[in-house]
Amino acid sequence: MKRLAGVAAGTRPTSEGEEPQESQAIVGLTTHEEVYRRLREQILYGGIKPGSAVTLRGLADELGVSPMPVREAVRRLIAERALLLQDNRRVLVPPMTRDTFEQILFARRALEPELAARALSKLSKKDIAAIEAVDNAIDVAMRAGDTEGYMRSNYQFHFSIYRKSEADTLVALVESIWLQFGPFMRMAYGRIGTSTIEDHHEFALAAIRTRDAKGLRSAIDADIGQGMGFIGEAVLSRAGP
Amino acid sequence: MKRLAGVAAGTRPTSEGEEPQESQAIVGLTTHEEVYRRLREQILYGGIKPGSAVTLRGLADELGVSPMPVREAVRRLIAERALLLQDNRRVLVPPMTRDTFEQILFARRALEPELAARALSKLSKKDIAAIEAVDNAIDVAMRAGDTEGYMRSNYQFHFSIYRKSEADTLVALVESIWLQFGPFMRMAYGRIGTSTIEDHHEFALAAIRTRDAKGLRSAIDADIGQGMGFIGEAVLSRAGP
DNA sequence: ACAGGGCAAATGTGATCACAATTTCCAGCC
DNA sequence: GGCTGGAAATTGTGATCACATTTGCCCTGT
Repeated sequence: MKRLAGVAAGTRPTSEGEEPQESQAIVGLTTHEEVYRRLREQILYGGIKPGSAVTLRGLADELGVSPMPVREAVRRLIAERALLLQDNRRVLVPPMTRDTFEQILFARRALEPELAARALSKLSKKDIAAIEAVDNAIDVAMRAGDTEGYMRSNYQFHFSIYRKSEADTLVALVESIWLQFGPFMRMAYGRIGTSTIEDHHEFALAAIRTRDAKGLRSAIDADIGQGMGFIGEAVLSRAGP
Repeated sequence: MKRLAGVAAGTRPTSEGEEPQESQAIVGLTTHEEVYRRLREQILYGGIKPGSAVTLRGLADELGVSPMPVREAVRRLIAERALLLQDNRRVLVPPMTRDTFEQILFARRALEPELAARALSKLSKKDIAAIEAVDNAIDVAMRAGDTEGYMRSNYQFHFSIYRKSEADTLVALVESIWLQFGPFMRMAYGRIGTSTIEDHHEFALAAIRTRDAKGLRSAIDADIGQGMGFIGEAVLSRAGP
């Protein structure tokens, strides 16, 4: 088995003679790892709407694999709170509540500025150039109204900094948090559009260039506060649960 | 199948006629959930040493279930970073490094005092009495040198407060963190003994009784700093990785 | 026309089998 | 005696089957 090359390719029964292709799937990777990464991106960039259910067999058919690796990938995402297993044993993307949103905001402010500050001394000139390139990609996507492109680049901007901190335990916590508000963020941008987003990343970049830890901390904090305030207002403002 | 009642009962082939017992296993719970909880406790209270490997079939035989629910439970614990899947596909309890330890300490101080403060207004008289009872159990276990009993009660002390905050997203983050230093904590106490532990919980209880949020925050922070400093020194001081 | 009952499809869970990669162990050689 | 080679056992991974529960839908009855 192990198709998984194309995106979806429709829903066909199961077996056909097409194993040796595997186009450009990363070799040496287990199937459930590939499924995990694909699902993770779907969630992180808002490919699946909050509240919508996913089924093991449905995903398996869609990706052209057996239900088994999907089970493992889904189980993993449930543990990371990117998916929710409710009592009826149905798996869905957890809907956002005002309480959860507020907790996510708190956790982000408690952890992400610290990660940025820890990364500061380890960012090389080349790293900084790469981050600047990502920031440009953000601008392009924002102006083009490309919501998914914006979210991808925004994620890359933050985590290409955070990862340099070499604090993988803390980074893992933050990644779990991002997974939890990804679908929600997408909803907000889908509702309002990306054109009104203010780009706070310039302040962060300026602080990085001058190796100003305190400035970087407040830039990241401001970015979180402003961005989260924006999407929180956009979606939770009226009749939010 | 689904034995899992007794603790281990040795390693026998597989099939025998003993299904309808199930002594006092919680009904209505899936097998992998039971396996998960059992493994989780093993890790949280230091039943498994850091660096030691676990195998799916080994655990399955030990618990009297098929490898399948064990796979799901282990996959879940890997996602929570309570277990580590290394490149050789071997699963083990992650060994502690000085860097990881420091990150855990930071995350605890960033999140746990906040959780305690949030819980403060929601703690009823009955809740407080229960917490005091747990604190007494801590004293008893400490004096008796009962390491596992101490760890169980200590966990219960902290989380019976945190859970009252009703901030389940943050509590989940903290639970994941505790899972990561459980085995390590056990090693430290096994090496030093529990008799030298200073009980900082009295300050926390006093702050709770007087509804002093600021005082509770610093009591929790002091408890974390002192306890973690203690076990960090005990194990990482010399030749730590 | 609408509510309730019951049948069929779908779904998560667990067990078992097959397989490739890894580890373990022991014989054989320098 | 210590090291190397390969065979055997062990282990994680994936596929397939079986089953109980749940969901969805159609049909019937008033």
